[in-house]
Order: sequence, then structure tokens, then C-alpha cells
Amino acid sequence: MDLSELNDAQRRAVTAGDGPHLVVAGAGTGKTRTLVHRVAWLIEQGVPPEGIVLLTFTRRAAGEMLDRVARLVGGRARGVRGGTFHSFANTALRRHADRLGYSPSFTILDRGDAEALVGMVRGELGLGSTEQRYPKRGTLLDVLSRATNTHRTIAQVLDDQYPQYAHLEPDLQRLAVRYAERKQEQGVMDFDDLLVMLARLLRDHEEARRRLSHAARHVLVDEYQDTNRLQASIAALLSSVHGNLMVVGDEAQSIYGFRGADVRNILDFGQLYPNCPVTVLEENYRSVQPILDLANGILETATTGYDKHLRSSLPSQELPVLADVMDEHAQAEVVVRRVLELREGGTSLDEQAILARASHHTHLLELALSEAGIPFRKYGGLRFSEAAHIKDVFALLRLVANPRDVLAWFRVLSWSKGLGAKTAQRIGDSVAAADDPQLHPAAYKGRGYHADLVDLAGFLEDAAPLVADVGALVDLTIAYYKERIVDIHEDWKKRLKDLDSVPLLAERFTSLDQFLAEVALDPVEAADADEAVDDEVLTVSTIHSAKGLEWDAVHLVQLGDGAFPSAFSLDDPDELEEERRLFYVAVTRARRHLMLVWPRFVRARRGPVMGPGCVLLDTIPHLHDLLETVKPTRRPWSEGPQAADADEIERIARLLDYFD
DNA sequence: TCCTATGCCTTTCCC
DNA sequence: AGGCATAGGA
Repeated sequence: MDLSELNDAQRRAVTAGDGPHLVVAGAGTGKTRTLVHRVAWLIEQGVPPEGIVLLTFTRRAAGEMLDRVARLVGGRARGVRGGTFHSFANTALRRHADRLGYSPSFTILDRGDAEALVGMVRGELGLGSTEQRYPKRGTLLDVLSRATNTHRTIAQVLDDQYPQYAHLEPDLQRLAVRYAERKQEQGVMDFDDLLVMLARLLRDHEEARRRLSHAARHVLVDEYQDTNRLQASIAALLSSVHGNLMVVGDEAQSIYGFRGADVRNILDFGQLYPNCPVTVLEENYRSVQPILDLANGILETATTGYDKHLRSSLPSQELPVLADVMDEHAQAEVVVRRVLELREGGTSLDEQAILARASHHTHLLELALSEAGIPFRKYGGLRFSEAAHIKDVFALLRLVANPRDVLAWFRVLSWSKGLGAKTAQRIGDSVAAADDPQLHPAAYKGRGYHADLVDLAGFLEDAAPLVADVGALVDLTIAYYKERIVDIHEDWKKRLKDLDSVPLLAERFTSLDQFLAEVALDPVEAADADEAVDDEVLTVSTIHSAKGLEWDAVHLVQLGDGAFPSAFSLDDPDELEEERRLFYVAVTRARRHLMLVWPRFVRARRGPVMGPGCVLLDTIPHLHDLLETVKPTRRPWSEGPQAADADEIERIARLLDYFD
């Protein structure tokens, strides 16, 4: 293997000896390349590929890295175990589920399912029916989830995050206990359980730990700054036998605090492993210097001092552009024009991306792209597999895989007329509680929905023998569902064509459990379900989903207080810091061309129009030396403010002045 | 027990 | 704007 294309620091990390190792890698400093070479190097040194565990943040990242490893060492790379913490946990738990009181075909609950179950448990415990201002089920789940992921008690989480609900601690304790019992009874796990159970397996089950950790000769963790306490403990336990744990990350890019990620993991790694070697990668190979100057400027404004200064060997005369525009219409216009101009200049659509803080910030822009005939794929936001009709199909499949899955019963039963929430839950519960979990329609003779239950039981009977033939099972399920969709969704016509994408998704899978787990752990992006694939496509993505990726040209839209930074972060200094790091991540995705778009006038869904400020920009020292500001000529105010009040008219007038 | 109408309340990022 | 709880009639 050729190590000559690596710099000294990278080579040190790649060829490091055994033991723990921390790699601090600034944006664009060849972090991925280093990890890829490290894995390849280990294989060449004779480490069996199955002994290497590569934990990454997304499935996409894992796949990409293993492809690159394969280019260096060939087919041997296939043996490497790679994926997210959750997917690794899923695989390990299927093998050892019985030790934890679970069947190997347990079902994974996504966020929506988990909330629904919390809702059921809340009802069952009679919580919140009389009291006013009771937290919503999403909030309840959030409290439980934060407690698990950050290793804190419910009381602590309430204190820190939800002081207004501090008095509900006893309720939440009961809820937590019952919720856990319900999941166990039904053979379902939520995302957190995957991590909790894996940690429990590693801690409490001697034999399973031996099997798992003896196999893990080398553990490598990417994006370590975005791991939470639980994940860090898993990495430590997993590597405890051989002690070979290499973690790679950049504390300036920690952007998942909202999900319980803890920067302390990377900052305190040296305390956990005293004398652990540290390699710092500083040379940036990705971006031209003016882009890095801006990135450095952003870090300078951070209150947590990051001891980082990115430098590049790629000079450029082209400053990043700040498009100071009137509103979202002007934003769309300026972005479309820029995309086309760059393309004329040789930057293909594949090499361009539009990034935004929130998925909905690009709605108008997507319309404009379609109008202009620019093909794009959107990442982030609502997933294909989260659409109601797709979840319907998966509920049927889940019943085939795990007939104790009460949420799946609930969903499927509610399709029948005259069968409401109460009855659905009662039927689901009784099936789940039975020794031989099966639907017995005969018990409901005389009810209006009896015929539906007979049909459903018939379907499940026909489906049962097909578990091993995922393709045939999916076809049967879709056919069954298509007969019913007309009564379930008023707008069934536009939903119908999506159903035909499901068999395509299932194609790669030989096991139903695997298929269902995969869909839960890595929800299919709306973009990927579309069969119309142009060969040259622009990317539209949230910044979070763009983590770890890069493009020649990046167009970052919707800057402005309330949008980016998000309104929720404005009054909390810690959260504002996370917005800053997010801004930093966005900017450092760009190699050569960067445009920031700052619409001065954004109509919020409700409430006031957003003001013209943007703290992320305002606080950067010497901003105007770092950017080339353009103010496109104002387009005529064709839309006009509807029903504007006096305040709003005045604000608009001021803005208009500004632009003239 | 089910379904519909009404009014209130919140609103991000994701494995 | 849309989800969610509650009220009240069927």
C-alpha cells in the first residue's frame, strides 16, 4: 500500500501501534482518507478484517469508506464490520437477544412509533387526562430519551431542560417503567434500547461480551465529537479486551448536542486513557483559502475557544459571496441563477449543493428549481418511509415478522370502519398477551368489522409461509393494501405510485427482519425512492445531513435570526454556540465556490416577520473583507404583503429604503 | 364507543 | 398550518 500520498501526521495515525489513539482532525484535513488508510493498513498487517469494527455516524459514510478501503486492498475489505452504533447494535443483538429476554426477530420502533407507544402508556396510566398543560407524548419521550443518552436521572433532565415539568417527576418515573415493560412484552425496541441493550450485554453477560469484544481487535470511531455517553461507553467496552480504540473527531464540528451528544467525550478522551497518543491533522486539502478564512472567522466568534486555524495550500482570488437579498423569492432567483452560471463555467450539478438549516427552508427554492428544469435530490426532512401509506405497508409486514407488535396491530385495525382506538388497542393487547399470538376473528362475529378481521387473518395466514421470500411477501402485502387504500386515504391516487417503489427497496434483502430493521435504522430518503434518476443531479440538503460530505460549490440559504440561527437557540448561549458550529460545518463543505444567501425579509409561518439581523454574520470580525457582498436589484414587489398590519408595513418600507 | 367540529398551541436538526 | 385534545351528537 502506498503511503506516500499522506502527510506526516496522517501517516502517524495510519501506522500507529496498538492501544488507544485520539485523532483530532479539523474540517477537510483528510480525516476520511486517514481512517480508510488505517483500516487498509491494519488488513495488510495481517489483522483479520472481521476483527475490525468501524463505527460511523451514518450508513452512507460507512459504505463510502468501505468502498474506498476495497479500492486499496480489494475484496478483503468486505469482512470489515462497519456501520452506525445503532446498526452494529442491531446485528449484535439479533444474535444474543435471548439473553436479554427478547426474541431475535424483535421489531425496531422509529421515533413516531415510540411516541405512539408512549401515548398509549400514558393513557393506560391515566396520566394527564385531567390536568392541564400536560407535556405532549413527544416531550415525554424526549425526557426519557435524554436521560438514557446522557446517563442522567429523569429528575436531572427535568431540572436542566424542562423545569416547568419538574413536579411531574413521579409520573415520568412510572411512565418510564411501564414503557419499558410494554416494549419488552411486545418484543420491540426503540433506538435508545438498541444502545442500552448492547451496553447491558457487554457489561452483564460474560459470554456475550467475550464473543463480541474478543472479536473486536480494532475499534475505530468516526465523528467522535457527536457520540453520546452511552455510545462512548459502548466503544470503550467493546475495545476493552484488546485495548485498540482509535477515535477521530473535531470538537468544532459538534452539532448533535440536541440529541444528547457530549463534546466531553472527545475533550476528555485523554483523561480516560492517560498517555494516549494524540495526532492532530491541520492541513486542509479541501477548500480554497478564502473559504477557510471565513471558516476561521466563524470559529473566532465562538465563545468556547477552539484552538484551530485552518490553512490551505489552495490559493484563490475568489471570495465567498454574500447575497444580500430582499426575500425568499429573490433568494430562489439568485440561487437558481448562480447554479446555472457555475454549471456553464464547468461545475456540474453533481458538484453543487444547496444547504439549509431546516428542511422546510428550501420549499420555495425547490419549486424554483423545478421551474428552471434543474434536477435535484433532497436529503433530510420527511423520509419516504415515513409517509403514512408506506408506514401502513410496513405495519402489515411487521405483523408478519412479529405478531406481538401492538403498534402495528393498532395501525392496521384502525382501517376498519366502526373500529376505533379503544377497540384496536384491546384487540392488539389481547393478541400480544396470548401464548400463541394470533388474530381470532370469530370472537368478533356480528360486529361491522368482522369481515375485515377475517380478511386480515386470511392475509396473515397466506403471508406466514413467505417470511423467507421477502420479494413474494412484499408483493402479496402490496396487493392486499392496494385493495384497501381507497378507504384509508382520501388522496390515495397520488400515494398509489409510491407503493410500487417498495418491492425495489426490498430486492436486496433475503430476510424480513433484516429488511424491516434496515428501513427503521436508515429511513429511505424521498430522493432515493424516485425511479427517475437523472445522471446529473443537484443536492438539496439540511446541513446535518450534509455532515462529512463536500462539493465544489455550496449555496447556503436562509441566513437570518430565527431561521439560521434557529429561533429556539436565540436566547440560549449554548445552543447559539451549536448554531455557530453548524455554520462552520456548512461553510467547510465547499471546495471552491461558496455563496451565503441572506434574505432580509422572511415571513414566518405565524407571528412577526423576521428582522434583518443575523448574529452568525454580524459577530464575525472584518466580515466585509472576507466576503464579496452582492445586492441583486430588487425584483418588483409582485406578491405584495397580504393583510399587512401597520408595523409590518413600516418594516417593509424600511427594507425597501435599504434596497434602493 | 365512534366520529366530527372546534379551538388551542407549537413550530429544528436525526440514529 | 396543522396536529392534538376535548366536547358533544350519533
